Amino acid sequence: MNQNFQQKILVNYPNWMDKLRLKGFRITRPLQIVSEILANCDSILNPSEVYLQAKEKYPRIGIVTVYRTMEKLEQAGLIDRVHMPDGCQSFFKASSGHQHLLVCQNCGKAEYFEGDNLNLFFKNIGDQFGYKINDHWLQIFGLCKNCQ
Amino acid sequence: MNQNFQQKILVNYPNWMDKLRLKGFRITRPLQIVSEILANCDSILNPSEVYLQAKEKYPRIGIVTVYRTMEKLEQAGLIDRVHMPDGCQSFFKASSGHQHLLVCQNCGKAEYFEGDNLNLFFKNIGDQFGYKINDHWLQIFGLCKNCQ
DNA sequence: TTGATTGCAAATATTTTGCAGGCAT
DNA sequence: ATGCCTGCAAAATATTTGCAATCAA
Repeated sequence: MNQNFQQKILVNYPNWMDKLRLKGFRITRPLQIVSEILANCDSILNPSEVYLQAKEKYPRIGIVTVYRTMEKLEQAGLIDRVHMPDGCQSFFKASSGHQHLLVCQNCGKAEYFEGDNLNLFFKNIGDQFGYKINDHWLQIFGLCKNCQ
Repeated sequence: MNQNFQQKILVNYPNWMDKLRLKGFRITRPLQIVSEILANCDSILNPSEVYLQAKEKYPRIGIVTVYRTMEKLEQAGLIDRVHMPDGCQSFFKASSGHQHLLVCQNCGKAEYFEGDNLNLFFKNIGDQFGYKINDHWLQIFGLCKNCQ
């Protein structure tokens, strides 16, 4: 909730609406609310958490709409499901490119990091076992500065 | 279901019973059945799949027991939860050491691979973002030889 | 105006809990 | 004999679907 936070709203959010429009989705109030929350949060969020936050801005929203909206955001490539040791109900805004994530086990704060040079390594592992590689996940868990 | 398969029963299974005994669990028939299935399968399995296989050998088993038994196996470090893009209900026998997994998206066949040299890389990422790293996941998805 | 989207209620699916009886130790 | 483990039923969670009303385009 700092300067960066405000900035991200201005930069990312209109972009999200464009992509959603392009996908043929209608820009409704619930969709805007849910998008805002996810576009501007630097931690992973599950549907109930999004629902609770959304209710504050738009009390008549239902959790079903949150589920359906998050599905659309995922389809549009705007958010990704994040897998944690104890579950995988949470989502985080997608990065353009890699999906290498560093997540705080306590508060859920997340950051993307670079790991381009790993692609060759993955291909090699695939060859070694006779697999045709389609995708990979690299995720690191720990405690962020605030939670240590 | 080849030569290796039979061999793994002989090598791993007694070891599993020892570890379970050591943890203070009682060696019951349902626990043996569920252990056998998981110890000897080279694909990831979810509780319902284990349940179906278990029922063939021991019809009176209930799915609740499968859940509870798999929880024990996880506690004993004998199986690990495996996360896939579409869910994380499946488990796979644990490796001694790393948890770097290569999984077939079609049939669930899985293999562990080496990636020791990555630990330093992970530590560096942690330092860079101010996180204290506790754990990591590296998983590769693709199609195995049979499923290509 | 048109049909995609919403919110409610209900249905599914998945996992957990309570409890009396059974079985490993 | 003790008390952990089992299987059933029921409860708790999480997610999806049906449908009439609403609202973006």
